[in-house]
Amino acid sequence: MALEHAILVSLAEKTASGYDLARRFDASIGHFWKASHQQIYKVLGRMESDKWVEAHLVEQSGRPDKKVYAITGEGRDELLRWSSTPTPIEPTRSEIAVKVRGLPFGDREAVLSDVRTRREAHVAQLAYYEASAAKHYPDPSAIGEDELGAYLVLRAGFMQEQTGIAWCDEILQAFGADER
Amino acid sequence: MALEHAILVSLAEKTASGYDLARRFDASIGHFWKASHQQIYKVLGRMESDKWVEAHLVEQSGRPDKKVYAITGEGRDELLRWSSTPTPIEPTRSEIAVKVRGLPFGDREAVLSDVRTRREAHVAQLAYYEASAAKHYPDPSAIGEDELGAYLVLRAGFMQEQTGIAWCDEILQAFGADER
DNA sequence: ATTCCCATGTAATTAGTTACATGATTCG
DNA sequence: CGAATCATGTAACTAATTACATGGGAAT
Repeated sequence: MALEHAILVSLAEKTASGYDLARRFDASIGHFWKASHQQIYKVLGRMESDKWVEAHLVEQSGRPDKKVYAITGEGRDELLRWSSTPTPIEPTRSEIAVKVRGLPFGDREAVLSDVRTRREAHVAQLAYYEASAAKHYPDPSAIGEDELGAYLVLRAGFMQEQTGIAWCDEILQAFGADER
Repeated sequence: MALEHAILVSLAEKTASGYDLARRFDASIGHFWKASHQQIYKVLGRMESDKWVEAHLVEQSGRPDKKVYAITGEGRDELLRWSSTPTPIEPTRSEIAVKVRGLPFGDREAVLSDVRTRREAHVAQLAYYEASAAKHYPDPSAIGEDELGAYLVLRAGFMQEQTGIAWCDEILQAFGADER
C-alpha cells in the first residue's frame, strides 16, 4: 500500500519516467523502500487511472521514447492525507536471525561464515552512506529544512549499518570466530 | 520461502500444534519473523506433505482436540541443508522513513507526532527485551552453547530498539520538537 | 452476559517476485 | 563483437493479508 506513496514523494521532488524511478529505487529511495521496475510500471498505471499522476510522452532521438510522469494536485492531496495517518510498525523478517537462533540444528561453520559475509556487506554499505553524506552534506549544521528529511533517512541507514556490524561482531565473538 | 524454516527451528526445539506455533510467532520467534495463524496452518499442511513434519492427533477433554507436529529426520536434513545456503539480504521497507523523506510535502506536525509514538513503542519493546534478558539470562557469562543462538537474537532486538530510539531522537531534535 | 482462551481452518484479495519479451544505441 | 544503458511492458506464480467461519469452556 505504500509503494504508491514512495513514488509520489519521488515525483514530488522531480518528474520522472518509470525507468528513472526504477533507478531511484535502486539508489536513494531504495535504501528504505525497494521496488523492481515491473512493479513500478504496474503501480504507475494504477496511479494514472487514480489521477494521482499524469504522463506525457517525450520523443527522443537515438533512444526510445519515454513517458514522463508528474504528480497532480490530487496526488499532492493524497500525500498530505497519507502523511497524517498513523504508520503501522513493519513486521521484522530476518532470515539470518532465524539461522542464528537455529544454530544448534544447523551447520555452525557455514552460518558463521554467512555472518562474516553479512558483516562485510554492512561495512561496504556504511562506507557508501559515509561517502554520500560527505558529498551531499559536508556541513551538517548548514542543512536546510527542505533537505532535512533526506539527510535524516541517510542517518537512519548509517545507524542501522553500524548496529548490524556490532551484532555480527557479537556473534563472531561469542563463538570465538572473530579472528581472521 | 523461510517461514518453513522458522517453523522447523521452532519444532526442532519443541513439538507444537499450529496454535502453539502461532503463539510462539506472536512472542519469541515473532520478534524477527512474524506469521499469522492462517499462514502457519497453510504452510504446516505443505510441510506435512513434504514429510518435513508429522502430526499426531491429541484428544483433549474440555478443550478442542489438537494436532501436535514434530520435526522428522527429513525435516532436520532440510534445516541443515538450508543453514549452509547463503542468506540473501532482506530489502528494507520502512514507511516511516518514506514519510520523513517526504516531510516537505506532508503534514509536519502529524509526522513528528507519529515519530514520538514510534519512539514510545521502541522504548516499550526495549524494556520487554531487557526484562526477558534479566529473566532468562541473569548471568550472561554462564550461557551455554545451546542457548547462545536465542540469546544473540534477543541482543539483536535490543540493539535495534536502541538504534530506533536514537533515530527518533535525532528527528525530533532536528525539528526542535524534542521537548514534551 | 460478555469477553478471552483454546483450536482449526477456508476464501478472496493484494503485493511482490521471477521469468519472458523486444529493440536501438553506446562504450570498450 | 559483446556487454551495458535506455526504455517499457506482460504473464505466471508465490507469499502474505484480510475477512469469514465455527464452537466449547473458563473467567469476570
